[in-house]
Amino acid sequence: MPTTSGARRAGVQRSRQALLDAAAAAFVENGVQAPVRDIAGRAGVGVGTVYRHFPTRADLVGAVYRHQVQECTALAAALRRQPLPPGEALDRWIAAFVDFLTTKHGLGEALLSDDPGLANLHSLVLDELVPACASLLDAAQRVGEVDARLDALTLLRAVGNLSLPGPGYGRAEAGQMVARLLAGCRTAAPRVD
Amino acid sequence: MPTTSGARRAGVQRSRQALLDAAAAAFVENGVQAPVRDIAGRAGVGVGTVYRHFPTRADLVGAVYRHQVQECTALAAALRRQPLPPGEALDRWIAAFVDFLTTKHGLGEALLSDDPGLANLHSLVLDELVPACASLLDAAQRVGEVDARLDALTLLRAVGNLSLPGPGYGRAEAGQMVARLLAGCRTAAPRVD
Amino acid sequence: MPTTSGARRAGVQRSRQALLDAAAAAFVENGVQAPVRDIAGRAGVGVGTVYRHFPTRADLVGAVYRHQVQECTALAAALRRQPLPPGEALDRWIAAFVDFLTTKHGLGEALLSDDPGLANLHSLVLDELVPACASLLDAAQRVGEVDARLDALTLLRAVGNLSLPGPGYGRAEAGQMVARLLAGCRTAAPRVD
Amino acid sequence: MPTTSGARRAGVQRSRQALLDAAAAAFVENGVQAPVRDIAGRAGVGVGTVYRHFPTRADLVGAVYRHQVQECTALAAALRRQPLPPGEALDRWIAAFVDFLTTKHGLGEALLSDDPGLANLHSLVLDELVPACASLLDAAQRVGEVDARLDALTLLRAVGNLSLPGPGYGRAEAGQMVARLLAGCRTAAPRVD
DNA sequence: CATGAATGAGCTTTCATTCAT
DNA sequence: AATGAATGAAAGCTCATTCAT
Repeated sequence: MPTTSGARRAGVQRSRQALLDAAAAAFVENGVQAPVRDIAGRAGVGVGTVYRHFPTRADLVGAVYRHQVQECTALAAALRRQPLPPGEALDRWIAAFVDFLTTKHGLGEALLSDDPGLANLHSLVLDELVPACASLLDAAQRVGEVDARLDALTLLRAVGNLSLPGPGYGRAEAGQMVARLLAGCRTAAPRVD
Repeated sequence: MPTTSGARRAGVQRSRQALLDAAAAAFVENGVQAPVRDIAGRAGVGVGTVYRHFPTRADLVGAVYRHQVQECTALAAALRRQPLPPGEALDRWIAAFVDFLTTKHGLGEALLSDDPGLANLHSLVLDELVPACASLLDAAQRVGEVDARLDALTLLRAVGNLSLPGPGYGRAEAGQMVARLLAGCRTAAPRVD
Repeated sequence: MPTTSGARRAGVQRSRQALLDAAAAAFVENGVQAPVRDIAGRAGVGVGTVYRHFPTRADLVGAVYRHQVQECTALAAALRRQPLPPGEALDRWIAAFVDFLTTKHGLGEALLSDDPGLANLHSLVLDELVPACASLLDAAQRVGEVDARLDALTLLRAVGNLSLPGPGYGRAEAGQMVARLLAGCRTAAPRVD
Repeated sequence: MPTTSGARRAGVQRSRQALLDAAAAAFVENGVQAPVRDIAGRAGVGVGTVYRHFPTRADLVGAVYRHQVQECTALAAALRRQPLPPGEALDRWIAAFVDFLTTKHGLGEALLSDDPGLANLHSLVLDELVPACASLLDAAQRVGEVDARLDALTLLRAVGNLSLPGPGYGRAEAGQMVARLLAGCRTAAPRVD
């Protein structure tokens, strides 16, 4: 019996990717609690296949958002390398983050959930996004553009929360509120005790 | 005429109150989707009793939060009657609202949920809280303390979102972020386009 | 403390009668399985009162139909006393019975049910209706108008069954089919082995 | 293409059949309202399996009786092809029908029920049994052996009703009464107005 | 006696998860 | 590896029945 053939491996990868796409779509529509059957169905595979690739729902959620989280991280690095005022760089990154959250809104919900099964997602954020945000935030704080008493985790969480959609409160409103929040974080802003 | 005795009525009220307390606790711990059995258990009654008092989950959720929502409304009225600068009155009211949300945090989640069964809760907010907030907001806008382009529903929603707790993000952080958001709503604040 | 007053007794009787009427109505509409609450509600009393008067559903069912069953018995006696050909008397009695069943159709269902809780109803039929029917049947058989191999219980049951209504099968059809059955019971009828 | 294996399919069929058998038995003992758990238990499967195969109770009831109803239809066709006097063919078919009903007596009850969930069963009867009966009935009426004023639906319903068993009224009695009913449907029978 | 609140068993239904094929 | 049938634990909801007032 030959070792796993390339064709086989390719098929496996295809299944995996189909699953990730299906899950991403399902999460957007029904939240991260979307029924496993639904995800399997969208991907055109059996439920067993879902469990083979992602033993727990958390694994699936993590995999779905890892790539996109990493894009955010990469964007932060890119912005740092550009000749921008640090405050401006932070603003742009936050704006991109909001865009991201309000577009794939499953993530916002997932980040919010205190489901212990999503711990790995939270770690992902802590390990990737918080440092990315912190690097931009620190720079802005060092040049005095942003209040030094602000920490990246709090800011990230606040922005994430503001990005949760609701009736009469969509992308536009979230963007505006986040902009106001950032305005309130400027050093020159009215006192916040 | 079959008269329901006072003692009977008292017992009924006690049950009802026990249920409301139990539900409030369950909502805080498990969200508004807490199993009816769980709520019944906490209240020391059978499931049937829950359904007798609150035929639908929405009735229960509504009852749990109605009183507290009305307190917020009343506070707004009280603040309007005080000789305060309008911006200050708004600040205080919002601070109280945040306190309220972060203390009984089930409500934040409930307000967020797009569960159609919670429509009455949303109406409650729209009918009570939005006008209450609007009255204070309008006053502050009229004297030029707050950006005229802000509407009560958006503000309320944003504050509600910012009040959702999470790991490493509690009352203190929510309060701080809300304060910054309000700072960003001042007329003198850095431009928000 | 005086013994039960006349007024009290009268009230009790009123409750009891209201219950019987309510139950009869409920049985017609929803069958003998009608919810106890429904019956209590129609009678304008509490469920406890139902249980006080009729500890089991069978007691209630029995009470509801006892009077009407006795009317049938009485009719048989009356017909026996009239100068009618025995076969004719039997026909008339059966026709009246069908009328009765198709009008208060809850009874048909009740008679059919093999619910052991309705045993007393079955006894009632056995004790009252079967003898009543038998007296008329015997007479007709003695004068040779009806096949001697027919027994009252079987005939009664058959007539009861034929009187069960259904879609496209009502009083008219039941009456016609019972008439044909009786025709098939005549001595002169085509052989039935 | 993911091919469901033959062995798999065979297992599924076995489950399905076990379920049909279990349901048939449960229906005979407890009527078509038999608890799903009971049926699942008899079949040695979990409740979920029942719902997988038969999403609604009506589906199950329909499946249980469909085969047997079709047997009746087939018998009618067979009898039509035989060189029998039309009245005789009708008699035989009716006798077989009675046998069928009194043997699998759950059906009788099911046919009687006005539960709207059983609409498909009623349609089945209307679509299959009524035409089958009508074909034999028409033939008998055309040659003048049976009263022309009889329609198939009424006859079928009457026979069905007569076949409902009860205490002291079983197969034998039902058969005898049906025979008398048919006798009463003969053209030569005593007048039925 | 009457009341109706409370109880809790029992039913339906949904899904996450396992596992034989 | 992939499949999807089977499982069974929840959970919602309904009612018959009891019992304190």
